[in-house]
Amino acid sequence: MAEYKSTLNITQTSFPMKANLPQTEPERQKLWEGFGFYKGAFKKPGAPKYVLHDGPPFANGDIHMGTALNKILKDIIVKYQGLKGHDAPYVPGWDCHGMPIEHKVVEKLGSKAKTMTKVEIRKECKAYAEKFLDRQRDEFKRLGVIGNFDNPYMTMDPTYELAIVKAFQQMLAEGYVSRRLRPIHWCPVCQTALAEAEVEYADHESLAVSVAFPAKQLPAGVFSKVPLDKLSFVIWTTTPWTLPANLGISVHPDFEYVAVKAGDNYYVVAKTLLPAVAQMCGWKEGDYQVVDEVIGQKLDRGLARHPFLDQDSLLMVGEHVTADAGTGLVHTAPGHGREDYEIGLKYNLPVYSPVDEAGRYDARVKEWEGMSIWKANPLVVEKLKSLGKLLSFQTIKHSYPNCWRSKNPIIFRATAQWFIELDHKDLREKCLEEIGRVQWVPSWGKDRISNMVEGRADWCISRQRSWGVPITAIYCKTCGDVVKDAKVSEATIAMIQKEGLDGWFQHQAKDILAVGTKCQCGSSEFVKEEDILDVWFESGVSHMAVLATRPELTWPADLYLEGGDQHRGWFQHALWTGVALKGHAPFKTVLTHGWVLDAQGKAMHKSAGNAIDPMDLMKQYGADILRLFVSSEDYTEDVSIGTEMLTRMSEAYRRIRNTFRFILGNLSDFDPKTDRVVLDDFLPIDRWAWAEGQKTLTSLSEAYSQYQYTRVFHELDYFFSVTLSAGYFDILKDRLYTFEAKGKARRAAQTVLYDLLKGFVIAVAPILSFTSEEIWQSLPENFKEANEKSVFDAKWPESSATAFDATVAQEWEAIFAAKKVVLKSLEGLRQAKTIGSSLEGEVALYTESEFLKKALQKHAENLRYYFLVSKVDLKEGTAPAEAQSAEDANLKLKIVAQKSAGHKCARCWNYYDQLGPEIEDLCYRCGPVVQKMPAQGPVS
RNA sequence: GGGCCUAUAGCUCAGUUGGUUAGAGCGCACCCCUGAUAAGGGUGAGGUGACUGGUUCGACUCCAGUUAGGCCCA
Repeated sequence: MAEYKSTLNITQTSFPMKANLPQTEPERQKLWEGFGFYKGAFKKPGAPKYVLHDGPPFANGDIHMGTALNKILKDIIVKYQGLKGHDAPYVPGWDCHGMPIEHKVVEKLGSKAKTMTKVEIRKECKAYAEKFLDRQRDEFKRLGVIGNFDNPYMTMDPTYELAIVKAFQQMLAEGYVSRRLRPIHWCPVCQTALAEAEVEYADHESLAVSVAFPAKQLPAGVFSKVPLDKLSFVIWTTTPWTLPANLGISVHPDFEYVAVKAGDNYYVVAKTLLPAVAQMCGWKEGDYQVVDEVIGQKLDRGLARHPFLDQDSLLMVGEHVTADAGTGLVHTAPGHGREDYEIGLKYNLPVYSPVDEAGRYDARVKEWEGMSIWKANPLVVEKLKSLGKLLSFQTIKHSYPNCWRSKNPIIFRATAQWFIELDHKDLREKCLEEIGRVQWVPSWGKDRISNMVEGRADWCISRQRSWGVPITAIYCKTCGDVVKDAKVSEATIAMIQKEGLDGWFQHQAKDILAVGTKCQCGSSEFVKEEDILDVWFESGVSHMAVLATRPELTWPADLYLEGGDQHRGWFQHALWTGVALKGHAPFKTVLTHGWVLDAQGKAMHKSAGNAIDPMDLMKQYGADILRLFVSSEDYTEDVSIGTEMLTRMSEAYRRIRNTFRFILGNLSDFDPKTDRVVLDDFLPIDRWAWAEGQKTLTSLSEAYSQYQYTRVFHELDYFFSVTLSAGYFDILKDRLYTFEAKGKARRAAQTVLYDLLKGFVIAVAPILSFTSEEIWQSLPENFKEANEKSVFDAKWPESSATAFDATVAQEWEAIFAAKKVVLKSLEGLRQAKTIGSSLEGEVALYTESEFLKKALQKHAENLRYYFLVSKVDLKEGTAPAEAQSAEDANLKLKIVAQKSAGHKCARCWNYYDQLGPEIEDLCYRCGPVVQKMPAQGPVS
């Protein structure tokens, strides 16, 4: 048998089968760098805008899986919108100020920090932030993210800082800003405020006391069986020193409270805690009895007397009261506890905190004025005892907050803080209205943020730190009144524009105020605030600093896209400030994604050892595998990632890559300018495949624009492996390899391949960015337009949905359903070792379905090639008993398969009843093709 | 403890307004090919729909509770 392999048009391509992504992806990055994509050249001036506004990650440490997920999702959207013809500029941002950086820097500086000025510390912090910003920038690029990385926005950038100051000044002028007391963590040793992250917990011995507060006045009908003058409310506390600041007693609305007679007196405690309280107070079984009870709600606004001061204590109802310890009645000092403060706000209690910065009682506590609260603790207990108000007393060991630096126990102490008044000018109402206008994806985000906006107590914007933007406000030293004057505001802005934020720290109030400025109270002494702004204010106003400032962007943004935690964070603070400053939400759509969890669905923690570093994945798999993974997961929920998933992704990736490679290999001799064939010259199967491609592209567009990437992934996966690889291409190989190279039939197939290639290399680009660019770069010049140097310069394939009518589609469906039955019948022969290749078999078809029969007859002469067998007989009459039936009874198809009795063509390997006549061992199709060739020469 | 969310084959996802034997791809097992070859093709086995109860003629789908997990608070 002669060797005919050299006469075939076998695939030829230099496009490597093995991707080697970890090594090759950085080369694509360099290419993009060269194209100016990181300079903001990745946009289409003049085209309709699509603005995704980047939520700034904190410039601290390396990126983690969550950041990677977030940035890849954003990148997919931006690239899709860009390819679709939008001008979609992407400006990445970084959150640079804030506690974590300052904390790290101060820790590193050690004792030196105490001798440094704010300006000096700020310089160190800036260097630290810059270092990590650079690292993260490289990491994002490595993930394949394209954006204006050469000119990102940074909250520590002077122009950004100025925008923050302007936003603050506007809110100050419009009355949103106030200054009032609030309890915060305070270290009496360092005499400084502490942030949450600076608080450590350690075991501490405290005096725990039960205290009787005599009842003064009760709501009607409450404890009517008890003589009021003998009734007391019992509270339990581990901080007796806060009792002088007591202003109220909190109860839970749903708890049952009982009045208990013990000895001569009556005491109120929660019903479920009575046994514990009795034991604590030494009430013996039988010595006390319940005489009355009431639900907590009823106690609201009753009055008790302070145990040793001449003042009242208000009964309040709050959900924060627990029943796991104490008496179910909670001593409430709004100046000395977070929850006490919150409930105090609701009941309009003053934020009373008679303790100075060193932790000593001030003049308002006459008895112990100037005494340290730690020393006063036992004295308070003594006092209670002497007045008969002490019901129990013990020392307990419990976890207590300590200062990270001095390691001493800290306290809650009220100090003057700055606030955004959330109900000023109906801000809250307006925000809720705006929430209704925004599109939330997924839709439940709306409920989530609505609940949060409704329930938010207050927004404290002041922090007693150095690394941030100062609260540029001035207040009267005497009465505390805040200066709200347009001229002062202008002067402040002008100064910061000129000198930067350091100017604020270096100047005095008098440098900013006009000479002779006086407060309403008559004082002419003013204080310049040095507290800095909550970083949520900084990032929250990014819409002002970035969207409203950069000419290439728009206000509002089309999309904000962050993790679900940002309903509480960025989204909410952007909303408050957007509505306050501009009257509207700064976003049209808000999309949230879930958390990245480990393979078992558990949260990742460095300490738990289950954290995956995205940069490790870059080294092991490459960015496109991770990007494909992101597309495959339903990001609206939490996503699990593990080795198995990544292996799966590598496999799916290989299939897609190889399918592209197959196409490239079969187009090596195709010039679209001259070889293209019109639709009318397509073979029926080409029309089918082409239409399937169009259908899939349409569907992909739809899925992309609805942010449904799992759908994109599954459709791609299905189309590449089933429709193309196992379907069309398997059938096509015969024609591509054996037909006349330049003949119309082969060119028709190549035309379809070409359209598929051009369509799908772009359709895949938002996800498999590196690979599609690699493919694009490997395309011959005549495959692309002169200005299409990158795949991202190309235009999204406009798919036509009218490629097929429904009847034709149904015919093909029937034919492929029939093919499934054919394959099954052949499998029997194969298992019996009768045949190997399906071409060795032939089939006889029996059908009672008119529709199927018609469809089969229509394609009668090609069926053998569709089915990859050597003969298809369409038989009339009843099928023999041994026939293979279709599983789908509706198909009404039976098939008998047998080994072909024909002769194998040495070139195309199909079986024919007879070979020749042109060449003895070749079939009637191959003979003429080979005859036309130059002797022995390979096909050009 | 509260707000919001999730639970369908080993993995990733589909399942229309509750309606017959719950689907797909991948993986896996077995087989074929050796002209996409560190590729390609075929067949097959995999599901108590987290659990419990309720509504209904009928529930993966609606309701309640439980369990497990996630985010944000407390």
